[in-house]
Amino acid sequence: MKRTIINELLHQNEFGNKVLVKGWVRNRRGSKNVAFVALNDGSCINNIQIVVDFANLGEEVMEGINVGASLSVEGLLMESKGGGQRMEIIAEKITLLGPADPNKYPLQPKRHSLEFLREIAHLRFRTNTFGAITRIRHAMIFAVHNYFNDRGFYNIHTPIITASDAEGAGEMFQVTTMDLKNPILNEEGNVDYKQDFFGKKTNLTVSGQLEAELAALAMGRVYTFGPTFRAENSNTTRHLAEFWMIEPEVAFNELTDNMDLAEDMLKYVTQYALDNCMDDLQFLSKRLQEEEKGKKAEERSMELIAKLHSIVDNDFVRLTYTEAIDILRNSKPNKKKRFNYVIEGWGADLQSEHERYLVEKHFKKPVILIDYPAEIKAFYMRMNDDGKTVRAMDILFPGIGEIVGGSQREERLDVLMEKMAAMNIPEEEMWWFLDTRRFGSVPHSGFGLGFERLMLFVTGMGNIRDVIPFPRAPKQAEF
RNA sequence: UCCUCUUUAGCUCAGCUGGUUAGAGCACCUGACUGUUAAUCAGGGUGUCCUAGGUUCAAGUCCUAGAAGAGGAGCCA
Repeated sequence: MKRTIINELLHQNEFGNKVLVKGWVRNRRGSKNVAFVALNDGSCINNIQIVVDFANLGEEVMEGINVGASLSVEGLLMESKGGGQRMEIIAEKITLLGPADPNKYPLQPKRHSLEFLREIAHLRFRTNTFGAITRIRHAMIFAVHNYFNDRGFYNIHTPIITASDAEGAGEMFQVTTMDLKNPILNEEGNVDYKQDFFGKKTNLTVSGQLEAELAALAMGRVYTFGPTFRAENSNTTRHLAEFWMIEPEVAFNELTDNMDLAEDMLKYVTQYALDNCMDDLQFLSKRLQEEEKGKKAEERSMELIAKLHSIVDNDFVRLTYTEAIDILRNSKPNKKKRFNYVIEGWGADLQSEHERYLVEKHFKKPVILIDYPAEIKAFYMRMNDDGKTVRAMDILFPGIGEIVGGSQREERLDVLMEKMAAMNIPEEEMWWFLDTRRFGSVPHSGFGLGFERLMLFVTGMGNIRDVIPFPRAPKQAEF
């Protein structure tokens, strides 16, 4: 007999047929004559209820059917006599596939702390919360590819191992095959990378942008969606050492086009979650409300599904860095010196308390900030005509902070080279990048979207380590 | 990396100004129950009180150092 996936079963309207399901026991209850087993196979948040009537099957079939055990169940699919579910399977044959010793199995049918579940990341897929997150994560990956594919973008696999040391996006993980105890040294006594695997010093990528630019300046519209590595000693709820980043890069796009693309894309993928993950979103929404019960009303977050709708239905606020500074300078917390970093004037880098004020207090919706001072942004961003700001673009989301960082790129060779010289970026290592500005250079733009930060927003989770199956962070690489 | 907090049963947590035998709920085991919904009811305690020092007649409780975890900051996506 062919196995039926539980999600398909739960959408059926025909009863009385014999079915076969397989899955893991989430819970069991019993009384003298009958026992109930909640079975889940990962296909959806809901369980199928298995009814074990001791008149049909001996009481001993329940032996070993504990939380966590895996079962194969044959029986009749019937409308449920109980109130909690539409249907159930009256078991005719139950096979215990793999027992789970209840004295050792760490999961119980009750709420566990997310910290505890992080310590058992190999088993946390078996919880409702991580099941929901895992299904939503898949849907979001799919939505991203769908979005770009439908709009004629090409997916580019940019290298994971890179030799360019000039990206300036953060500390890097070195890649080497050398013996760390006994590295090969050159005449000066330094490590001789000419003898290393690639013949030069290499690292894990911190961004696929530079390579994506090369592709965009021939293919038109491209995007990358790959793993990205930052060796920063960051211990926050929104940083990972290994994360997935989406980086579209589009030839002939100027900054406004870039903003339009990012906003449209974020709305599309959010709508995709609403259209395809409603059961899981509803579960996460309830979970979040439950968790925030103890908080004061004004500290609670907006209901998850309403929050997602508000993103889709409202335009993002667009304003320049200069306008933002004016708002902040005249804001109550600034005047009353409540900010840890009081805004004195133009040129200061915005701290997360300022970003949060703009997004969560002042505008109460996503904000796209553009035209930052050149000094606080990367070398490749296009200089504005004022000579002091660049066409940078950060998108700030409520509760998350910076979810997108992007810019129109500097396409003018002379301006770019001047900038690189000023920022001490070695020209000879970047010859291939500069070639694109030497031959058929055009205006172009792109951005980086942190996939896990998007996941934080869509799932309403509070810690980035809970929206990726196996988080990599300082002192965390167990699984 | 910096600041703050936390670490007690398998899990979630209580344990007062230091006081002798360390507690609760859930899980688990046994039994009861006519179909349960995190079932319910009765009984059963399963412990390196994070680690190493120290103060004290006496330390889960106080002090010092360390480890791990969390929250915030910085860095950023």
